[in-house]
Order: sequence, then structure tokens, then C-alpha cells
Amino acid sequence: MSMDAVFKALADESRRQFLDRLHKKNGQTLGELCEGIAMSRQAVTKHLTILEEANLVATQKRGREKLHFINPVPINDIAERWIGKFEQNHLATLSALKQKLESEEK
Amino acid sequence: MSMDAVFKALADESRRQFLDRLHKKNGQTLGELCEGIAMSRQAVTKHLTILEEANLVATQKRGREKLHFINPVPINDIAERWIGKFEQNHLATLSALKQKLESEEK
DNA sequence: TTGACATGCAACCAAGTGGTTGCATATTAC
DNA sequence: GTAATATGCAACCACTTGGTTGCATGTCAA
Repeated sequence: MSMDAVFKALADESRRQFLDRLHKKNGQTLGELCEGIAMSRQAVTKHLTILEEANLVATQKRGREKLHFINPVPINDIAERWIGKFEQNHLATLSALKQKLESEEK
Repeated sequence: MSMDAVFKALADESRRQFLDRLHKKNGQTLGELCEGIAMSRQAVTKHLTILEEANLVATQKRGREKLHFINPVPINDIAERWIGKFEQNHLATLSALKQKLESEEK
């Protein structure tokens, strides 16, 4: 629930990478998330726990495996609270411009 | 430049509050930013330095005073990289809906 | 010029963070 | 049942972080 937990969770590069990986392929097991990472399994577990406590990742047990799912809501909350505040409608303008450019490309 | 510095800078509640205060009133001096805060001046300086190194705050000297200005660009960068990615057009939809509602209120 | 004011610099310290290792537990496969 | 597999728990450790204090420097005002 706490916004602070979300910011702190996002403050670590490894954790942001785990979110990236879950974004590419959702519902991965701990084992899968450990692959190709220069870090012990326990270290990965700790990172995932922090993401879970920040509500950025939800988990579900399937037999002896633990599946990890990304939850975009807290990131959306940050957007509401921060991006909107500091950018006002600048971002919306930018997004509109981008769409315009993309439509013209076709 | 580094995105990591921005995330780390935003990970601290005190620093987010300083950004809030600068958002309300831009160009404040160190002294002003120390007012009403249960923290030594040097602690505040450290926080502001971190914000400055993350490029979230720009400073300018005026005589013996140091003025602090907020810079929304890095926050925008985060939005580009993260919000867009994880929310896709959900946020845009939301924003459109909001505008619609606001226009209907009038 | 001299004191007051605004900020800078550096050493220090407790607590938090990111990582490790060793061992325990639970589930699946043979 | 037993061995392999997947994960959990806990103690430990080095480094970072957020804070302090003391003193130095630069600038304005009388």
C-alpha cells in the first residue's frame, strides 16, 4: 500500500530488471528468474520478496513451484501522483504528438 | 543522466518532500528548504545534492544564497520508460476519460 | 572592518541494504 | 520409499545511507 515501499523497491536496478523480465514473460518461477543471473537464489528471493511487499509482484504456489506475476497498479499510482503533478499535461501533449507522428508514418 | 540515480533519489521520502516543496514554490534557498524540518542543515544539503546529481534539481548561486529549481525532465524519462511500458495505453485511456468527465462537468 | 548570515567541507556513527552460506522443508519422479 | 528438485529460513558480513557535529569560507549590512 505504501508508496514509499514502491519507490524503494524500484530503486534497485536488479529489481527493475526482474520486473522487465516478468513483463516479457509473466508467471515465471523463482528458478526461471534465477537463470542467467550472477546472484545466488536467496538473493533473488529477497529481491522478489521486496517487490511482493511493494505489491509490484503477486505470487501463487503451484506444487513446489512459486509463480511470479507483475502488478502494474502501483506504478500507475506513481504516475498519477508524480508524473501528472510535475508534468501537468505536457506528457499528454507528447503522447498525442507521438500518435500523430505514428499515424503519419503509415 | 543515469536512470538509476533518479530512482535512488526518489526512493527517499524526505527527498520527495523537497521536490513537493519546490513544486509549490520554485527557486527556494537552502535556508528556506530547511524551515520546518526536523533535520540539520547539512542533512538537507546532502539530500539536495543527491537530487542535484540525479538532475532532478538545478541550482544557481545568488550572492551568498543558493537557489534550487526543480527539473521535471528525469521524471518524464521515467514515465516514458516505465509507465508507458507497463500500462501501455491504459493511462492514456484514463487521462482521456478524465478530460471527458471534466468537460462534462462544466 | 567587523560581525552576522548563508552555505560548504569533512569526520564520524548507527542503521539499513544487498549479498553470501548452510541447512531445513515440501513436492515430484522413479 | 527414496532421491532429486524447488523453495524457505536464518545467521552473518561488507558497504551504503541518512544522519550528526565541528569548523571553514564567502557575502552582506552597519
